[in-house]
Amino acid sequence: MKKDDSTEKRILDAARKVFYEKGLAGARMEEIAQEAGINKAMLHYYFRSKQKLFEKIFLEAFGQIFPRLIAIVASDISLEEKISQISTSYIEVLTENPQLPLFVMSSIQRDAGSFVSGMIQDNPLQPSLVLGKLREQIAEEVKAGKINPIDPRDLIVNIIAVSVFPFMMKPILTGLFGMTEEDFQAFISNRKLSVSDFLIRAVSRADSSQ
Amino acid sequence: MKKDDSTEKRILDAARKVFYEKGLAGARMEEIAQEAGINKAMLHYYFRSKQKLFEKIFLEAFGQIFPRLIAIVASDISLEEKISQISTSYIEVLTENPQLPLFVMSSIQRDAGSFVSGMIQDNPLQPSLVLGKLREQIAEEVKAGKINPIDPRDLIVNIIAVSVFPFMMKPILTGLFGMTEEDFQAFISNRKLSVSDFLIRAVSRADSSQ
DNA sequence: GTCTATATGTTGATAGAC
DNA sequence: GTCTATCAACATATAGAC
Repeated sequence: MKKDDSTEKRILDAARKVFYEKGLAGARMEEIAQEAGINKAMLHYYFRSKQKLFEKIFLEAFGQIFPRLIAIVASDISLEEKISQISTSYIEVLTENPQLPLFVMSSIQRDAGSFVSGMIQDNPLQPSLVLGKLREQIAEEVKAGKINPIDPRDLIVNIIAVSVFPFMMKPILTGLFGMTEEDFQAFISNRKLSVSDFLIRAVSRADSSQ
Repeated sequence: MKKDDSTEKRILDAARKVFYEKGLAGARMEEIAQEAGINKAMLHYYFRSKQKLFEKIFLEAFGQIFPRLIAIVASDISLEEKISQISTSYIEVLTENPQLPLFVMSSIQRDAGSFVSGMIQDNPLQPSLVLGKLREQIAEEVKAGKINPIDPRDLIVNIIAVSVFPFMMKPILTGLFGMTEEDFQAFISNRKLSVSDFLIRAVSRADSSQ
């Protein structure tokens, strides 16, 4: 209930929780109000409509995971460092917020597809340019005999996949492997290290002498 | 509209399409009926309730991706072959049905969490046993100097992640990288080969002489 | 700013004719 | 089996008192 916080913050916290769990269509304004410890009418007083409130939560969520990726890929560090930073960065954020990726992706497909193109266009670092730079960096390291050739899109997708997917699978993992919450935390904690190694081995040349 | 098919099949096809796209809460019986080219009342005549219709679609979807994995992991082939078979198998199924993973995972979290444990318990091949066997197989190949040590759960999660995740990202990928539908198909088609290589390099020992 | 009461629209589900 | 018409429940949103 968080009685200390302002009403607006309480609403946003409650909306985040309910929307993350049930999505736009599944969420009920009544439940959000209850979760925030206030009345249903207050939601409309502060945010006008369910749609507006949802957009606030979605944009916040999307902005939390997308610029992070672009910034690291565009940065001036080695490929190995990029791989390591992206994976550990995502795993750390999602450890605090496991529902984030499933919420963002289902929202994009179902309710917020149009917002994505807008946010990307507004981004100062254009993805296509960043991708071109990454392609060059890969070409250099291939030439130096350090790594195997790989499509930059494949590289990025694979890094994100192994970093993010376990969180999306959390309900299945806990059911399938009979994990408790502590088991899952330990599983993830271990992956912070192992995922980077896994990825770097996958891109590195097997017969490299480095 | 598929006028040739039976009404029941038309309903199931329509329900699959709408539920995959919008989930249980977002789907409308009216829209399913329209998509099937029939009346809303017919849905209830054939399936009693929205919930029952949804369960039919969900169980069908879940059964399509889960036994596939267990069967391959439990089979009597080399680790390298398992990796290759799992990834290519998933990529092929999802090429025909890209929305499947997002639908299944969001449904599990939001509407069908209880069904999963039931389906797993009914499965003749118990996941925990299969996992134990895989652990042994990994230990053997580590001992033979072929691969690096890895938690069997990590291995499975990583294989599924790089195989399945690109399909869940499809809306982002097409927006982010400006892919057309044909671009995406080509991207996926290329991954059928590259993903296996990527995974096998990741698990194989770098200084192996094989 | 916060509440209660209510208007308005939508939706899943059923009744009943054919 | 298939349709039209309708019910009952619910959810978003607003009006208006405090």
